[in-house]
Amino acid sequence: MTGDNKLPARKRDTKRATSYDVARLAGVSQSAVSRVFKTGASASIKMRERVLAAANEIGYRPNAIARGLITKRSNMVGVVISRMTNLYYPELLVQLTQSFSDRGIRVLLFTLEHESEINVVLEQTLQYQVDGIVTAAILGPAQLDMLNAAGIPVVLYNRQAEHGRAAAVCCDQEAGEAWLVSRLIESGHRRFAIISGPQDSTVSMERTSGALRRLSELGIDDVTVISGDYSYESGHRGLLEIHDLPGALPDAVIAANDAMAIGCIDAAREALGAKVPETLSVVGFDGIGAAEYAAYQLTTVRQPVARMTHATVDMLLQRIENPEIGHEQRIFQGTPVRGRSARLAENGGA
Amino acid sequence: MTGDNKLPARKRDTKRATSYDVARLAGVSQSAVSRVFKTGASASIKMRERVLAAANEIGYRPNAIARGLITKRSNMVGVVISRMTNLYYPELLVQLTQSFSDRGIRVLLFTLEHESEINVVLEQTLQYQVDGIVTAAILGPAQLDMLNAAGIPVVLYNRQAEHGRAAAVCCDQEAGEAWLVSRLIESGHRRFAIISGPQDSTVSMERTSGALRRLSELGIDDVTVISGDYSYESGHRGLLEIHDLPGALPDAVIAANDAMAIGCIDAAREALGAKVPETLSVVGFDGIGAAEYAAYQLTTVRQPVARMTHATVDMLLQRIENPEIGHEQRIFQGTPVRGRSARLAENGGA
DNA sequence: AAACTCGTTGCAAACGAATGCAAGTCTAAC
DNA sequence: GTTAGACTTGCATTCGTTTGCAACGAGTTT
Repeated sequence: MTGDNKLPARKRDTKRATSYDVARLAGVSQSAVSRVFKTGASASIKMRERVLAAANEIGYRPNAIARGLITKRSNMVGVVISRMTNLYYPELLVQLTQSFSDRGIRVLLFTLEHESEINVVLEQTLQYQVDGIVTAAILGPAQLDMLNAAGIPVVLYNRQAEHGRAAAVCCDQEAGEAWLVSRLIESGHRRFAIISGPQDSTVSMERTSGALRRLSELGIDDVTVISGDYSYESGHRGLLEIHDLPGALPDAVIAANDAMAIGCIDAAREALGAKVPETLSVVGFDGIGAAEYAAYQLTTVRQPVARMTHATVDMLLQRIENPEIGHEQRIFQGTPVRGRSARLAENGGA
Repeated sequence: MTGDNKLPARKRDTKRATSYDVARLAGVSQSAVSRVFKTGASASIKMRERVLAAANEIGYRPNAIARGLITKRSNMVGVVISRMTNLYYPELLVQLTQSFSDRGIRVLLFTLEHESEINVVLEQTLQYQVDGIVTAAILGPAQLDMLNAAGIPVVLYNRQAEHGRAAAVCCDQEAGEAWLVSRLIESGHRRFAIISGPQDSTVSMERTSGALRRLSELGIDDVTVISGDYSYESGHRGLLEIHDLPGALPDAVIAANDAMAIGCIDAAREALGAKVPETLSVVGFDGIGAAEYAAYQLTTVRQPVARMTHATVDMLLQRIENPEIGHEQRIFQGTPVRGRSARLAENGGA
């Protein structure tokens, strides 16, 4: 009944050298060693040399865990991404990590298989005393309250919190879709279909509603919307579904992300024998690597990942420094990519 | 001169609740609280209830950092990935994290922009007292010695250490290439070109030499080898380079990974107007998502990422438990994917 | 009723580093 | 030669846990 599944604490065979060991060897006090390893602390040249020599001799490395215990700063941040998101932005994670690393901060990574795991994951994050959290997963008000109560700064990536209850860095999904729709309309497209992302993705909702709004503004209200799940396959399947509907095939398909747009193009060419962009225009969103492949040359809106990650890091670090700071939202405009998967008029704007 | 660039230790505004706070509220000793939060420790039902109630009331969470200090187990592992690698295996990272997470282990992520950063990164990893390290970056003997001296178990992912000096999980690159070459030869291909990966990639070396060896065994020794860098663009460029060489275009191009193979196919179709696979066969390696896109349907060898990550996690955890364990190497066979980017005979083996 | 379990609980000493304070050293200025 | 001042250094405490040890109490056995 008391079966303990946790690993027992086990004495390391090779004992790690501590600051005391170094101190003894160098004939100085432990505090001296500590100061030598702390940038900007007062220590004489002679002292520094002796300590460093001793440290080097026995392979001493300051224990960041012990340091964190007393300084109350772990210099770690939690990064939470849902599995799905990650597949579309491997770039994001790498850049984020790099960027934090440059600022002397380590990244503790958490992935969500299902959005429901968020509570467990946040709990774990807090146990590890992270200084802050970046999340590209959905956070409800309950979770935000909990983090606020715990005094942990958070920055949402491409998620907005209701009523500005958290700092956030986003790409302007609606504006991006508006650009795409405007170009398509001015180039003569009239029959539209949309393949949305998963129901619970706020990004997908913003993209879809952004596209619908602009279409409506330009006089088009009768739009087929079917739903996908951000995957290549679902884009492929999506177009076939649209094809099976009564009525003519649309002029243009707006996919909620690039992966689906690519699936859509392949379906058009291989399964339906349609020509892209001659008979069907397809647009995506994100600007992933594959969007530039010669076979696709997707018309899309590229998220400025580099600028967004920098903003995220800056914002989080700022909030760690000064927790009182207000909840800022930074919204970035995507970069329009004309590509060749949509039949666009030469004079196309922006 | 003493400009301190490190952030000062700053008192958290909201003090975190400690086990003492809980103890006081519940009217028990601090050790009792500790025991309640430790699975398998002796504590009566009554005690447990009171403590949990108190803990819940003030939002207490055990401090994993403090725990790690005394147990000498941080329950964190370091995962080191070079930027490049990561772009081709976003899947790897996600699965690895998930897998560790299921075992109650957290992942501290490090990315390498340049291979030269490895020393700094390892140093940091050690400071954070990780229980073990998984690396998909190149580790020299010096680094391995250092880790051994520090008593930190390591598992190399798709890297082999000379003389079996470290545990490793690999995909059998040579066998994979041998399969590809055998199929190509038996299907009548005779003029081969290889686009290799970066010079310093051991994986690329193994793939290239594996292909060359098998070609040689089958009587073909005159093979053009040009080098790429694993990117789509370099595959594209690679084929154009091959095209510019004197002599006839090859029958078959063997790219050291899928991304380059895809670039190669696009170059063949768009730039050279060649037909794949009718006039040119192209094969890759890895089995990335894009390889399955209808436009490519790459003939390739898929790495069994799921099995490899599981093996990696198992092996590392085992070594953490028992550091004395010998250096095991687990080599996985890739899954042949016939695809349609190569002209293969119907009866093709395996 | 005494002796002997056994499961529960508290006490206090770790773990490895940071840091306020006071004592010490050295230089420079008077 | 004395003293103020700046700079170094050591002492001892602190961070929030875990855990060996001993004490305690409630049953059980004889």
